[in-house]
Amino acid sequence: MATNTSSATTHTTAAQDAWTAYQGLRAQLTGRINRELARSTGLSEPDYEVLLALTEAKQQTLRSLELRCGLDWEKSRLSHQLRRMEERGLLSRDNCATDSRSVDIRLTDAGKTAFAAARLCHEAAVERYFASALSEEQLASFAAASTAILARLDQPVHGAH
Amino acid sequence: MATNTSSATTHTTAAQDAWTAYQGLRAQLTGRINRELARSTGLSEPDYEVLLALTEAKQQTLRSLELRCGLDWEKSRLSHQLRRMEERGLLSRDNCATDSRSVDIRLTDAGKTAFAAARLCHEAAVERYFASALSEEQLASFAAASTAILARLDQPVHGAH
DNA sequence: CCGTTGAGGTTGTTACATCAACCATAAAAC
DNA sequence: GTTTTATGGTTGATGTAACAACCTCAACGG
Repeated sequence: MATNTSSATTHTTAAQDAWTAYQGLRAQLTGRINRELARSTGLSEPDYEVLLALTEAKQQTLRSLELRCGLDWEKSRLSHQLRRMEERGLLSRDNCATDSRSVDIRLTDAGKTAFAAARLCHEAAVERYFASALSEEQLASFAAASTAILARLDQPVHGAH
Repeated sequence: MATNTSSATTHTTAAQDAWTAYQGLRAQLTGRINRELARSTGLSEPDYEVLLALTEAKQQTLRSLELRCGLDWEKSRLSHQLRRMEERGLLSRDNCATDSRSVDIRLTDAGKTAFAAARLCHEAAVERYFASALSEEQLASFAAASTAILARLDQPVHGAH
């Protein structure tokens, strides 16, 4: 729907259409997937990201800093999130042996169990709502476009000084 | 690439790359634009959306319900948002004459002024971080892909039954 | 009328994200 | 070896998003 017949202004219709479509996507897609995940498994998207990173780590354990860099989160955000997840028994926080400022984050058995179920649910939802809606060509160009935007974002400021 | 249909393991490449790229985009792009908007104008993205809708409305006035449908927000979210914006003087809430359950939302002069500045800032940011990173073809295919996903989302339950 | 049903909005609660201030420890300067 | 300085993490405050419960009023059906 929203086939946008409103080309009243002559400039940048393609850019505006793309932005509008993207805004719609952002508002709808992630919400849908996360709602399914939460309802089925009781895990939020941040929960899922943390558990995924820990699952793929050696011994299911990471320093807080490694987790932070991998997720690209602010440290206070991670700290709050880890506290909540520890309270729910999904992971444990122990003092690090080699650097007493640091903390080792370890997946608990409950965390492993919860994530195993969540992974199935999440991947099915991504397949259903995202991947299956696009052809192979669309997937490739979508990825290319996203990557191009991200590359530009990471670019240092091109301006003066 | 991705012409391989060997098994469940290989159909992941294109789809996973696209999903990963999209996740990165979602995490970075909107945050960047909104941070610029907030720093320059003191308006958040939800503020901006509300003001945009009101600006384009007749008499700069909308019923709460119209706003809600246009933005596709939950009613409690809109209610909280409107209360905060009213406290800041960006809009006013008055009882509706024809239906006393309803509320008329009207843009104030301060709201008009704030939005005029914000619009420039926002459009510049979208151009800089989004549109200028993509070619015309990329813009078109990006929009098409987003629209395809959205269409699938709005679909009732697909297929069987 | 009267009771029921449903729509439009508000409020409270919880979870999350961001910011600033802070604490403890490690690393560097001297 | 003591003083800085920087780093890793925590805490508290504030604003926001999602959900559920609720209140008011409109629309009907007797």
